[in-house]
Amino acid sequence: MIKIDNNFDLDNTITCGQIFRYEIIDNGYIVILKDRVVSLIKDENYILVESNKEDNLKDIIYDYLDLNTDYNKIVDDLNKMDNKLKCNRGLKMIHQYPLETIISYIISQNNRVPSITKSLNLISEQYGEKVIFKDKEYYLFPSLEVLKKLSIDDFRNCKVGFRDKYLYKIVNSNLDIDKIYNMNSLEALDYLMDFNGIGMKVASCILLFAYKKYDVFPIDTWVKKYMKDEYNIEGEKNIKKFAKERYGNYSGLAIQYMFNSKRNIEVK
DNA sequence: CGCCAGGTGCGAA
DNA sequence: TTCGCACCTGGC
Repeated sequence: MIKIDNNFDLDNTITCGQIFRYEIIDNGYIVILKDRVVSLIKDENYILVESNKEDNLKDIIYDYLDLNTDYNKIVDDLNKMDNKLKCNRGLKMIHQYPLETIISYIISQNNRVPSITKSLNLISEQYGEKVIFKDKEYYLFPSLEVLKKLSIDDFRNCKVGFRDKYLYKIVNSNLDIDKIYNMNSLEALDYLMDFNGIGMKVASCILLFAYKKYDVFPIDTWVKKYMKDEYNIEGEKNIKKFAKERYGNYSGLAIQYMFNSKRNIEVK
């Protein structure tokens, strides 16, 4: 077990829509990383972190929760560029396992969150490694090698619907997950969008949530509403232009703060 | 029942 | 290049 500082917004970070597979427990969450299951429990001054696999846990959780990045500096910079922007300083961009992220967001197209989570759990339960943690069963997301053995029908049986063929194709393609780290954002967008089932929205989510490309961003209804209400800007092209010009390399983060503030206000 | 959801690929103009 | 439509599934 390790302790990490409780100086960020764990609740929003976990629940704001970046990840699909997490469990709410007393005072915290269970999250599933590439190779282990981790509990994050709020104490008075700390967050207690436990896992079925404790080796290197601190480095791994710091990377996962992006705790090494100085968000205060980024937010200060963003506020200088735009004093209207409402930033939640405690919101972290989770650094997710790329393969699960790619599969997750392909499934997410024209789909609902509970249904996406269900499909990801079905894939994991049937083909991923079982982990016992605190007397409960969890399933890691299967590796690319394992996924290559699935047929289109195997995917269909995980309730992914018409996306079955997209998943089958990309898993059996020459997809190079690590190569994407070395690409700039435009190259990476092009690379990802060459795969069937990945368009602009899905590619943007993958790059922001798995590859820490803070200058790309998905535009959804919440962001559109924020831009309309605050700046009277409409249309994806105009939003993109505005964000790029105003926020530069941090436009992805800026958009995420917009999404988060709008969504949190409206939901309450 | 019909409608639609954190989109995308496809064919038609 | 842009536009409209179909698409699995599940919940209302």
